[in-house]
Amino acid sequence: MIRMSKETDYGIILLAHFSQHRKGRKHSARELALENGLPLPMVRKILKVLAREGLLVSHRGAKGGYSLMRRGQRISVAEIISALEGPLAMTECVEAPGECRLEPTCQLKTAWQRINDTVLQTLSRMTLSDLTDPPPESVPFGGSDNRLVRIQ
Amino acid sequence: MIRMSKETDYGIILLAHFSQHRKGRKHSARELALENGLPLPMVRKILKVLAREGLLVSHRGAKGGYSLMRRGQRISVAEIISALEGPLAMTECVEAPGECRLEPTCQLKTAWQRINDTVLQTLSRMTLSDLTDPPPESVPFGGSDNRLVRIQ
DNA sequence: ATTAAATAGTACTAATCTAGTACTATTATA
DNA sequence: TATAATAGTACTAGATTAGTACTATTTAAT
Repeated sequence: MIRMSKETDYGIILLAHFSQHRKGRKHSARELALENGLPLPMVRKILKVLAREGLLVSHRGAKGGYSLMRRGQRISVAEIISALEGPLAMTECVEAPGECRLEPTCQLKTAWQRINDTVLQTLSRMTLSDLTDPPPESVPFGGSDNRLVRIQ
Repeated sequence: MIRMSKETDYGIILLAHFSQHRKGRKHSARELALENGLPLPMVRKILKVLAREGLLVSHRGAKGGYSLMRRGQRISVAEIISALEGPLAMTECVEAPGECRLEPTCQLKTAWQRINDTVLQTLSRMTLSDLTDPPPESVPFGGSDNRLVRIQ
């Protein structure tokens, strides 16, 4: 169904939580799990990944926790997804050209590349802040910059 | 990784095969498996679904097979995906509003709805024919209709 | 120093989903 | 009547996902 995994789903919820507070503020795994109604071990696991991938800064020890590495406006949904699930690649040929057994006969590689790029572009234009402060109906993702974009 | 399932992947390959031949032409499961290098039982399974979902017409009996219900220009990638995997819904709240345990606290529902709509729009604009006759670089999906579209 | 509260790293398990197969029934052609 | 095809359904093995558990390390407070 092209469904987000729980890990990514929770990860986005967690980052949105950070984004709604002062940028430098630290949040512990326990606090985040509690306030968002998520299972603590999962929250722990996800925060570790997000820190390793450079979206969060970790602060060890008592009174420790995690804080956002960058502001919400500067973190895209695409980045979050790829931090938690690896690069967005709807088919094998997009991720690892040449490895799919079907490449010799399949004629869809170019098309998949384009579909993938379009989806990726969409998700790259959306930032964490867009998620929690949804722009008014008529304004496209990408915040204040109201340009028309060409789909391709 | 937001990867297509094999079933969908193969399904699109199969439909593209149909689309590259005369519209009314029948193809049997065996022929399709052979020519596209796909496992026969999978091809059988997929064709049944596509027929049930109204994308293919089945012709039973000897010399039977399947043919396209509509021309390739009139079948979108979104339709194919939803025939094989059910409705495109990146999160639970998009597919079944009210059923996710997290809805009371989660503030991302609107955002997911918008992301989902955007992706869906993209996939809806792409037709089977676009897949096999990739439009030149500068022309967006949607075939000859070269309009700009607003992302939202 | 010691304790407590936090993250880091890793390994594990159960349940679910996916890919692929098998089999029987039905239909249509020759 | 034999053969070649789809329809329907059930099954299986393997991979993935969701969630847990445990040990080590780090830091703050007392």
